Amino acid sequence: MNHWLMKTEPEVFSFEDLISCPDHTDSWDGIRNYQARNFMRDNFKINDKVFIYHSRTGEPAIVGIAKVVRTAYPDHTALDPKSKYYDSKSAKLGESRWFMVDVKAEKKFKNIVTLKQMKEAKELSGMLVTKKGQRLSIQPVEKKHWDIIVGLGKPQKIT
DNA sequence: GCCAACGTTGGC
DNA sequence: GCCAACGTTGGC
Repeated sequence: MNHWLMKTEPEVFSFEDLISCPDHTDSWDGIRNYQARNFMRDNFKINDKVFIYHSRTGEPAIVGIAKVVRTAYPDHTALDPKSKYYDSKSAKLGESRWFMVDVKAEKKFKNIVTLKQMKEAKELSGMLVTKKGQRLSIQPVEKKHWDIIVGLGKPQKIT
């Protein structure tokens, strides 16, 4: 099983929004970066665990855990001229060059784990998300780092 | 295939 | 809202 971190801007789509979806499940669309796409397309497996990270907010932090419930399939928003994720190159191709997966919110952190905390924790040094200028919106997470963050976050079942 | 220009991300 | 860092685009 793999571990991942996915960023989202809570103003746009928050972890709470995911929880509000039917069955706490939604498609993770709008990924428009090749490296992130390739992770989803080539490496995401059913039941992989995902940290949901809120970026571009007062207190950037990991706020909860989701799991992969559907593996990669074409992100059709790339072909929709009305979508903000519309991609003219995909339209030209006649098929989406982007992919999305479905994720289900599983656990919510009792204590969110802030970027500041992660940067300060020696045991987490080397984590991609703590690196300056790291813009990758989907990142692999090492198991040892995963376990430390789960310990800090005190995840609780979503009812 | 190089690389300047441009657009976006995301912490602060 | 600023702006450094980075990824992508497109002219050559």
